[in-house]
Amino acid sequence: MMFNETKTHEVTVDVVIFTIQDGRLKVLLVKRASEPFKGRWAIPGGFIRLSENLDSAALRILKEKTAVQNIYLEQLYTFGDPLRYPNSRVITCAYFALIRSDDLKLGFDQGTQVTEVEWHKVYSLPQLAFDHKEIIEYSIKRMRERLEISPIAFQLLPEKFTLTELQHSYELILAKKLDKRNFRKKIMSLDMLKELDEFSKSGSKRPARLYKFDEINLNSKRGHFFS
Amino acid sequence: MMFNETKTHEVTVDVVIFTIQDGRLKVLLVKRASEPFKGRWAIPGGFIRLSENLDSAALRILKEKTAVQNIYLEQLYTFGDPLRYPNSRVITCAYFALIRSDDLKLGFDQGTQVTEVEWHKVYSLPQLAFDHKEIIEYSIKRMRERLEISPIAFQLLPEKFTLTELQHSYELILAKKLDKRNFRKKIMSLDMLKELDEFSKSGSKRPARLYKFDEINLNSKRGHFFS
DNA sequence: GCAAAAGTGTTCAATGTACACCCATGC
DNA sequence: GCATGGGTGTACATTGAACACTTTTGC
Repeated sequence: MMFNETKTHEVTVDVVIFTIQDGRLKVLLVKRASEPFKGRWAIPGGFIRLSENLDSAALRILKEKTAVQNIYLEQLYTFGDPLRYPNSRVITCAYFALIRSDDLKLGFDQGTQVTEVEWHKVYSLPQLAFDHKEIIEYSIKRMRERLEISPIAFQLLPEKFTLTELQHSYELILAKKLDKRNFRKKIMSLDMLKELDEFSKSGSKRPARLYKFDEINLNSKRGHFFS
Repeated sequence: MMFNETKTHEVTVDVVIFTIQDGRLKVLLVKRASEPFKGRWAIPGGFIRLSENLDSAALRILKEKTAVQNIYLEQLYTFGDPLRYPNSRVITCAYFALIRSDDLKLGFDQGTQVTEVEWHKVYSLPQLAFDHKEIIEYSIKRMRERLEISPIAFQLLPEKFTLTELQHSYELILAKKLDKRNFRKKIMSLDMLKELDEFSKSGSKRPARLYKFDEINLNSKRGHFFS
């Protein structure tokens, strides 16, 4: 009977956490300490508590791993193939998160199935547990779609940043070069940045003006970015 | 302990099924035969079987209600607020489906909690059970986004249709009027339609040429529709 | 012949894209 | 003074938006 069949489903939330570190787009992976896939790298995740909604569960998992403050968090997709998890039925609701590189320090790991937590380059990943490769690929696709409509790349940068840094973060996500003048024209026309009277302390080169994200004007414009 | 806590989660799949009937955008609702929300209208849904993936579960629910052949089916979002379902924790993975108006006849209802199945006008719905109003609103939003990138409105029409019928289906989903000449220019530039040598048998007016969807050229173009 | 929907192009505005040189600084 | 990245504008192509009249048919 259909209803009883469901009693053994388990539901987890997995979070693909991106940041930029050393000029690379990176994703946070944990090394599994137990079977199945003991020793393999995996996306951080955990079971959903009865009293929390899905977003809260994702946020909790994120905070267990990263001690992060400012985040972009979005539900990605729910993966439920019966064979995705060996020997049991686990449905996972996947999220993706962007965190600022100045919130990078890893948090205390409270999981029981995990030994190590590490940032990995998105474009050269190790072998992953379960269907986590597919989940990461899907989240990259979604992140690119988002970037074309909304300026989420701010979430990867420190509070104050230069236009070149912003452009680099777009380029890392889209995996292609953008034209400097067109990029600046577009960004400026969106009226989302606040020009500061501060400059980057550079090495032997001209200092760059710093900007910060100006929330007031967000959502006031539309249009697609660099599609 | 976190792991045991999850044992009482239940997971369902709910499917928002759209069609066009009598020149209106409609959604399929079922009247609940048991508590909670006995007597209220709800989106069709059901528990996921252990052996099926989420897409299959959605398709099964769709077929129980509509006896449909050609469909567009897409995972929408997973809703998991602890309070969305009274007295138990039910997480639902919502889908939305578009079905052709010539596949309209309702199927045999195999559910146990349902008495009636009916098409309701999307833009004037009765009071709904659970968070189903929110789910339908979310699916309309998603359907509009899809329509701007991809020609899913075909899925609501019979195999052969006129350009005016196609335009009407766009207008119903977007809830706004479109310019006839611009619409035709755009649709034609996408090279997705096959011009037939047949014409609509009309009443007292000029017959309109029939077209059908030409799958060969799908995905070969990009660009946004009527944003 | 008239009512009713089918069908058809042009103009203008906005947006995206390609492209090259001077500037300010630290050494 | 030179190496390094910072900063700037114009011309062209593509796309979206506004807009009105003629054609074909059934009655």
